[in-house]
Amino acid sequence: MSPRSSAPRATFQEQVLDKLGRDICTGRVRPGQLLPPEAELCERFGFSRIVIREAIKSLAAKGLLEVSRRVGTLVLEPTRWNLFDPDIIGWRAESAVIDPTLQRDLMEMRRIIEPAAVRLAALRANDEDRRNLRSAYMAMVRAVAGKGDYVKADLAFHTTILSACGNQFVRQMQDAMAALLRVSFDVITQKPGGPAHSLPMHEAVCEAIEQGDAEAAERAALILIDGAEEDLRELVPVRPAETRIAPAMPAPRVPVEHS
Amino acid sequence: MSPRSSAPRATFQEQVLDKLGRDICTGRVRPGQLLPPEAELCERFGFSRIVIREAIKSLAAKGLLEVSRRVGTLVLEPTRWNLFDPDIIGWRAESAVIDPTLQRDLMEMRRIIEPAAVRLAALRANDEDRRNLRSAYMAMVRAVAGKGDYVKADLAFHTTILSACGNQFVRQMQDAMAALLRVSFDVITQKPGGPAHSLPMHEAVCEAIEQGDAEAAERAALILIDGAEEDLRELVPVRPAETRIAPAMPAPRVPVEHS
DNA sequence: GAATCTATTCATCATACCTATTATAAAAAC
DNA sequence: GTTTTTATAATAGGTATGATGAATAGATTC
Repeated sequence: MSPRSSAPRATFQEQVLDKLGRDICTGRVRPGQLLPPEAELCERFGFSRIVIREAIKSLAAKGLLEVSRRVGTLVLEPTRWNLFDPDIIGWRAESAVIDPTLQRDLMEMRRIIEPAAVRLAALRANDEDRRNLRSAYMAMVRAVAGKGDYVKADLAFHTTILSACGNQFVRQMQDAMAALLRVSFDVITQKPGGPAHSLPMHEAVCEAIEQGDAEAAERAALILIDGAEEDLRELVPVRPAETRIAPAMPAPRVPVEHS
Repeated sequence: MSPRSSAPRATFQEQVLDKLGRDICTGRVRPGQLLPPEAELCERFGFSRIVIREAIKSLAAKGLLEVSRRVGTLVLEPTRWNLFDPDIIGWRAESAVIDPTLQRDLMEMRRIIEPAAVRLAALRANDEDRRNLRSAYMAMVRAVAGKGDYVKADLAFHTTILSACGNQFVRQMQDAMAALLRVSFDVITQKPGGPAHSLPMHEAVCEAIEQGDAEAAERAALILIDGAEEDLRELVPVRPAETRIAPAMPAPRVPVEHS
């Protein structure tokens, strides 16, 4: 069942954390700006100082903020953010469809990581991994034909590969990617015949891993990505992307309105 | 004596953060264990609740801990850690020389990321990037011949490539790697003739980027890595690595001694 | 086995006071 | 007169305490 069905009220800290994190990651408050002083934030949010402080501590730990005495709380540039932090990824996911630079960086990363992950999986998968992978694939087939959740099956497929690849860093990078790409996945899934179209390539990956053929696995993964990107291009018109991340500039104190 | 002996005293929170973070990342307290309750930590560290709480908040934000009411503060498995967090990397760096799994995962990641980064740099570098790269290379040459800090020059070389590659994720991954690999770098640097040996390959990378030849750049980067790993193998005997990260098990409450 | 109670532990609040940092002004040096 | 140095004050975060609220694992009861 859904993680928060009966709305187990989030703590105040979590509310503030989420609001501020989202504001920063979506660009509503920009790098180089100072957040209002604690006292003012307390007033605006209507919570005590502890709540504000601990929320800010969390954001600072994720690299979004830097607090210094007498100066205040500075919003850092995206370069300093922990881009692989699950929360940050969640906050950015919304704007991921819009931000062309993020889009491009994501796709590039995918082409780097995913084939490598599949390659490692082919080298390392044990018997259990192979069985799991095959059954995940069969679930995808069923989803396409009769009934069943395709997205869920697809997710299981990739999760299995990740656990088989056995590299902690690869795993984390791909986790992050998957979360950011989920929006795109949803788009593709809704394309009529989209899932059916990518099925044979999934099988190619599956077989290559089963046979421990690293090269073939890597090739298959690349083809899979090609297909996905093509599908995406058909559905979402792509705007030209800037080459660099926009730099941050001034540092005036700036309001943080909250609902 | 004076309270400020030119050592900019870290805040209490930072001290606690560092102690606990290090304890977790080096395995002195293990995943699945519970930290002592706030009250007890206050007593042990000799600080007030606020200090302990905010330090724990930071650690939780980095994925090291999960705190829940009535149950306490749980140390999470490495899978949940933000492996690319600069602090976590710093804490792990010590054990990086010892932990064979971490060693292996690092090397694998390097082979995946670094050639890709160099490749992107070759495609995207602008004139300024190329000039910077060349001068960084020349600094390395000077360091090998006459005098100069080789490590510093080498760092500048790689930093330039990173800023030229223009991908936020690649940048962050490689930042993390570099920090973890620094220990190894230091080892290699001390090998007589080590730096001189790797110089021609650095030049190959430099030239390929200057000419915008992505394929050549990627090849050169791979050769560079081969060389580095070989140097490393000569100096540090490698123990066989386990294939998987050791799983976490029980959950008793466990002491955290502090100095 | 389900409902209830209870002790534990974190979450929050309010109110202080301490301390590092910066800006400003005053004093000293040139 | 201009520059450098030094004192001072104002700001905003850092820390300490004590009290209360809220969630829940686990024992108790029915």
